[in-house]
Amino acid sequence: MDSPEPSSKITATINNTLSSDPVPAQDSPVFNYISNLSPIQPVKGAPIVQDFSGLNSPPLLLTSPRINTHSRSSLLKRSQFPKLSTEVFSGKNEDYNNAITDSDGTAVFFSPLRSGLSPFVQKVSDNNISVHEQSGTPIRCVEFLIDVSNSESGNPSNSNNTSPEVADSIPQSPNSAEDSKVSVVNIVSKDERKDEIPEDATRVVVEEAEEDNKGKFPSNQKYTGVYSTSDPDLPSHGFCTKIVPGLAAHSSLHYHYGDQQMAQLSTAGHTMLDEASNIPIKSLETAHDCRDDSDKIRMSIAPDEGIALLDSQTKAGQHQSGISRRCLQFEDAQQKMAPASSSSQNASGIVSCSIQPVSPAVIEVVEPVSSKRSSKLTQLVSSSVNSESLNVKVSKPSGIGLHLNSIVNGMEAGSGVTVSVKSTQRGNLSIRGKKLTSMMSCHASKNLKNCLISSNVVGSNLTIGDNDSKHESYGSDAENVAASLSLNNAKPLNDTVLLKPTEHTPSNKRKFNSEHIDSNMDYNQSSPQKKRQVKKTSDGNDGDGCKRCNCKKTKCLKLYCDCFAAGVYCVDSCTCQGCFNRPEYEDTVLDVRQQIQSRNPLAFAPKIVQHSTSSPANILGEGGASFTPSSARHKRGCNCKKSMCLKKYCECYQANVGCSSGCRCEGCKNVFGPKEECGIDLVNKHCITERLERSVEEEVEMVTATSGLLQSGPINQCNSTPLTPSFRRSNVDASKSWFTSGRYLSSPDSGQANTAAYGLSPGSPRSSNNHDIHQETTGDMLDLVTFDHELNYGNAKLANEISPGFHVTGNMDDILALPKSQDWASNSGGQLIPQTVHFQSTDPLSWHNSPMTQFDRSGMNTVELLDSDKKPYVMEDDTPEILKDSSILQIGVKVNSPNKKRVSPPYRHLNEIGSSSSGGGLKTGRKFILRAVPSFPPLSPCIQSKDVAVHSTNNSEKDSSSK
DNA sequence: GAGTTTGAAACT
DNA sequence: CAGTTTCAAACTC
Repeated sequence: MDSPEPSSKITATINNTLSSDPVPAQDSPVFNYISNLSPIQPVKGAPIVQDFSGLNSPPLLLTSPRINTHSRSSLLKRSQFPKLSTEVFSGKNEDYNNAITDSDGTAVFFSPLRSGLSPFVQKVSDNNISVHEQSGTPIRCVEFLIDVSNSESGNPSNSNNTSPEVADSIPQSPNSAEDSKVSVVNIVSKDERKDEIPEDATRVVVEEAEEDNKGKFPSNQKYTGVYSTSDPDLPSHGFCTKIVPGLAAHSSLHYHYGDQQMAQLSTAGHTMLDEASNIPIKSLETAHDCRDDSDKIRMSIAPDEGIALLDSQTKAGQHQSGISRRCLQFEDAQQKMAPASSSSQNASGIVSCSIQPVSPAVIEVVEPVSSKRSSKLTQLVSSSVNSESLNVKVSKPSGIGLHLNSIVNGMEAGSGVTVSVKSTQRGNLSIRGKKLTSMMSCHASKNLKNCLISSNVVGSNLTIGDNDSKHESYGSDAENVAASLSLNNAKPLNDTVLLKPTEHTPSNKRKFNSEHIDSNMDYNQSSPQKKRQVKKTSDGNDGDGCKRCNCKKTKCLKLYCDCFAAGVYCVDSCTCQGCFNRPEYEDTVLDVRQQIQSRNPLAFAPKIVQHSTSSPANILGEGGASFTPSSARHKRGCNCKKSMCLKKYCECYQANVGCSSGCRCEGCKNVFGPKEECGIDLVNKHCITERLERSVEEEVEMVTATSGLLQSGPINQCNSTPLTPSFRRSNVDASKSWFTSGRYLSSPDSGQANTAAYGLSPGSPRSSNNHDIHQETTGDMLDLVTFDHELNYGNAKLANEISPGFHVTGNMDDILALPKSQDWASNSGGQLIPQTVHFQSTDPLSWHNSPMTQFDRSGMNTVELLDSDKKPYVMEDDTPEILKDSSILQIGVKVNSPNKKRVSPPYRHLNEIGSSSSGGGLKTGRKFILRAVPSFPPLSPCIQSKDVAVHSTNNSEKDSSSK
């Protein structure tokens, strides 16, 4: 419908509807109409809502018809939002409310942006998981899904409480301005009117609207960023409406497409409620007109499961978990996304990627709700991961959880994308997604496997976002963080009370810490006793995969704190004392974070970067844990002197990645890949010493195998060379396993690089055939994926697997569309473009090629790869990320220098090899990246991932070129 | 669970 | 940028 109606009117109407019992809503003609249209029965929907609050699927349906009223929704959004949100997150409601209230009236605690984001995130988390997988465009979908889920879950339970509130809120949000996205939201709101569900939906919508209102993002852009890219293109209205009738539920899968996806998701949620969810996918598809290629990809992912299920599940468990740890990065990604989205479709695609990262954030948000969630999430994640979905996400997410900052952060994959992948798993997917997201959100870095990926994912997400909207994203870093924080705040996880040092401005680190912390110490302090209660499971991770910190003096506002360093809020399970790393102190956290970033833009960037070459093979480990970092490398490298890189003191080892030339370790015996001196030399020289490497690799393999990390792929590959992750991946066997498994185990290593390649072409991994396609078509996709992968190694894998297979074929076309994205990228910001370009050409190629080479192994390629990997990694990872702009070489040098090896040669070598694509592509890519990075720290993670991707691409390109 | 070791982060 | 200190995790007992 139209925006024509004043928001107030709409809100009023909504309120009325909402205020009235949900039932009435059903009674409403609209509802009837919808019910008629959709197979889903409204009543069922409610019951179905397993999630938290009863979802009012029916409402959703109803809403769908209303979809048109985008503007309305927007208006409603804010006012409703708060209330709704609160309701939605039953546990978190209070927090949420706060946040909301803030946003509405004024962001007391949270910055508007944040608040906006947070809500958004929440939404995502709820629904969403699936969305992430989809990545870019998926984002929208995610949100919608979330909304739906929320509505679903929330409606039943919440509806009761909230319905009235909602009504109130709705009216409040008079802001009309909205984009198509808004329309989507509106749809949700409509649903609300009809049913309780609307609440959730409304919340989401409201949140979005709020965000929009806040104006950071142009309404459209924002949405695009958040939800899906193409708001403009796809006016949510048409989209949504279609979906509604169609019974999005089923189709959730399909909906990855930007806005459409959103709608679908929402619908899915409804369907969930309805249970029946017999709705044919077609309906969804029809609904989607959407367009973005990226969307298609998503769709591939989505298709599998009924999103609805996911939503419900995820909502319940995931919300909590997710909330707790919101990822700053994620937020960033979101922000970035939004801007990006605004850009062209391509951008949207990219955006989607960025969005995905967001999802992770969402997850975090969810987590806060209760420690349970974390445990649940972790379990879920583990399970899901094991199965694959997780892996996929990881891969994606990265970054998919933001790439690198996990960035793969990422994320999208990490977040959204991954989720969607899980969804593919069906049924449980939603949950998984949440978990994944949560995982990602949680200390990605630490949990190399999961977390790292996630972190990477985040980064990736960010990167994506960066790509899309470099500028925006940059700016957003802090914002993102803030947003993430806000989200968290919104859902005050644990701390309910908080002193909120209102102004602890972190400006003065210690001061801040001491002051605020001191005061707060008591407050927050989780009893020290807890410390090891929760104790990180094996790795210090809680079940979630998120680590729990035990900070005593730093108030969790320094990088000493794993949580803080990971861009996540501390959770109840943390045994930290005087913790300020809580949503309540969002401002402080952000400030501190900014400060730290000002000093070191890469401070929050994912520490581990995947090698471009990294092959998915490494990823293997269905167990989830396994992803081999073979391709991955620690950006900075370690400085171990006594541990020989054989203990967790070593960050490289801890991350399950091999040491690189960038490492300054002494007596490195890193099982995952010693910093071989040879490695570097080899690269440069093509070292003869391959023997050493091999031996090392063998050792590594042995170790890995014994250790259980095993990455089937890796081992084989390992033989080729310890360092080269690519090998692992490359190993056909590995690749096979990888593909066959469907999940990628995606070794983290390969995952990253691979992910990129793989990620994009989820299918690629499996079907070599697709490679070409991927290359060509999916340039953008790839980029996105790659990012995601980086972010979410594991996730990415999953996503890839899921989506890839699915996506690839169907989506390929879409992917093809990606080229646009390239343009877009170019337009938007150098980063994206270069990356995309590289990816496109390289990734696919690299995959195939690299693997081949791996097999060949002996081949120069292998050596090169190794070299490239190492150096590239280093280079990329390190400086590169952002800083290194143009001069990749520099990075390489830097890296090399530390390690001893001749960095420069390797670089060249790489470049040459890459041909160097690298020459042109890589360099360019990096240059772009660098630019972006410099501009904003947040991006760095993304950049890293990108860099990685680029490297891989370069290599691949080289290969291709050579071919 | 306490104490030690370790290496990163922070500071100078 | 290097050196030192601080910190929290990892590890050992």
